[in-house]
Amino acid sequence: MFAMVNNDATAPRFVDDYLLYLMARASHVVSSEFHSVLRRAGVQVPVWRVLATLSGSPGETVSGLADACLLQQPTMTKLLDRMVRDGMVKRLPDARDRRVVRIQMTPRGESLVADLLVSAKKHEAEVLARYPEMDGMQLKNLMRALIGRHRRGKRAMAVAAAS
Amino acid sequence: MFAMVNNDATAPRFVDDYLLYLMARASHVVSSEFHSVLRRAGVQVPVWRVLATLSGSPGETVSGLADACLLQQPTMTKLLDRMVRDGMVKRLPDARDRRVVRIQMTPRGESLVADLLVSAKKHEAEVLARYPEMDGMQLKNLMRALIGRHRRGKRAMAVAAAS
DNA sequence: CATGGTATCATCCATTTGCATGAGAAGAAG
DNA sequence: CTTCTTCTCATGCAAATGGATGATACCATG
Repeated sequence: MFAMVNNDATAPRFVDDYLLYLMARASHVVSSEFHSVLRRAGVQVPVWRVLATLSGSPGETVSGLADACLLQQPTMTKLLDRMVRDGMVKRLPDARDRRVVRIQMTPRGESLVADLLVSAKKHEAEVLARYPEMDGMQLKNLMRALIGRHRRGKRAMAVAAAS
Repeated sequence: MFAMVNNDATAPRFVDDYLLYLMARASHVVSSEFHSVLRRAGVQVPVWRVLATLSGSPGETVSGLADACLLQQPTMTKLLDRMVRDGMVKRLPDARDRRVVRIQMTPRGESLVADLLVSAKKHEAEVLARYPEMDGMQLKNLMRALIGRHRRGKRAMAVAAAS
């Protein structure tokens, strides 16, 4: 009789009608299902993300991986340190630009990601099967639209700060 | 001529067609716009989440906040330590159950969140305005459906849990 | 009113993360 | 060639995070 203040449909909490929260929660909820699969396999989420990214585009750069995995560049450098240590990937120099480091999976990384990709696809199919009324491709295209049409610039962001 | 292997539309990377990745990226991209607003205001993302949650349902418990903010309970305890230290919230004992700790905003927390809520609503409107072809409420309902119809995992869920 | 099971929050330790910065390399302009 | 700017990755340190565990408190049974 205390915790259920403002908990009925007529006066929902702000967050329950806030797009950013709903997106974060939806992503969290759906992802955590697969994350428990990863956990059982002894693979950390960021490691999975790196391997999954590399499996589609080998020879990524450190910054490229950081961007793809939604991490900062220094975080990715340190994550790659661990993955190199664990024999998942290796660093290779770029032929044309000596600043650049290219990341390649080792056979160990390849075989690990091969198994995980199977699990991931299976899980994705299960998730989509829960929503027979909505088209999976349509849902993905919606997400792609949200991703694509965002305001440019990682840093400079003057969200209605002016005036 | 090296990085653009498998980069055409016919053979997209796995992750570019993987629902969980698209959702995580969409959430990340949209949220990071507002996160830079928070950054300029000197407010950490988890702090904002706690305040936003409390603004709609005061007297939340520690575990309740952890669940709402997508964090572990020990992480929330420590976050609340900092917020108490900074004068944003205070801990109150529950009258009926001495195990429970209720969290309440201080006036300082209230006034901070009031400003942020204005910014958040403005930003949300801007985001939705970028997608004139899609209905905001429909988009939110879609997210709510994804949240509600997930496989039971961690704990019970309040959002759209009934039926 | 004991007892065992469960729930809530706090604490501990190792690991991970972010932010600022540093080092080296590339590119542009004079 | 020199200088200045920009870019890519690595390093260092403080802070945040997660997972296991500990301390209380509630609760159902006998």
